[in-house]
Amino acid sequence: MQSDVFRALADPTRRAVFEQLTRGEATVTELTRKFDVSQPAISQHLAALKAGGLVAVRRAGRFTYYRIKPAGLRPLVDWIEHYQAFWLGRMKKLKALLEEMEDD
Amino acid sequence: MQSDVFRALADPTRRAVFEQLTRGEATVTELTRKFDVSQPAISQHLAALKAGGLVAVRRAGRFTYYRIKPAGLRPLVDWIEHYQAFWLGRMKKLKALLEEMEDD
DNA sequence: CATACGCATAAGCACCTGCTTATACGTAGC
DNA sequence: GCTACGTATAAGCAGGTGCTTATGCGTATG
Repeated sequence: MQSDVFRALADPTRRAVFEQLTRGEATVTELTRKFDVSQPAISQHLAALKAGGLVAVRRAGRFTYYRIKPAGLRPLVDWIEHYQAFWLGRMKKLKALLEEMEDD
Repeated sequence: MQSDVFRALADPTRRAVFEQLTRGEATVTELTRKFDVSQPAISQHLAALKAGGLVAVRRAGRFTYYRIKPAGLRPLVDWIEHYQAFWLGRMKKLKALLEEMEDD
């Protein structure tokens, strides 16, 4: 759902987690160490980001690695494009970029 | 506050009101007619959009006209840019565009 | 195997949000 | 100057959200 992207990004802590993940893959415990909230809180934020299509998961033994899914931002770019017809040309380029990344 | 843009856009009804305004200036009563919520609800949504810097107001007698403030989307674009360093060049162009519009 | 670890999920709580109805306040128009 | 209109604001309510602690379940490790 497109709506989930907006919801996912509405929370500042969640945006901060997203930012942290741009620096590279991380496990839940690693993320928990960097933020001043409990591990369940982090897990819940990650679930929201995942619902928004903004992160991907990789399980390795008892560790769960989360990583950014850049293509998840596409709905956002699409949305801006939709209401800013005059940006269309430039936005098309962004979309093309996002498509390239879609297999990350 | 940058955070207010995200909050403002998190609600689907609010995004729909924003969309409606892209078709042109409208009064509160006009907007109320297009959506299935009460006039106060519309006023509250408009207040949230205004807090997010997404709309501007023009008072004319007993009417209040709301209109899109395209530059209000800049924090969003900035945010995407910030976490997508590789888009920097393209985003810079968007920012320039938005700056041009800032006196709309 | 037994214990510890990594994570998700459940339950509960305070607060926030989006809606409603009621109302107040300014402007318009007879 | 009344009366009606346009809008904002207040108050109240149901449901959502973000957090916590408690717990369960799989996996690693001695």
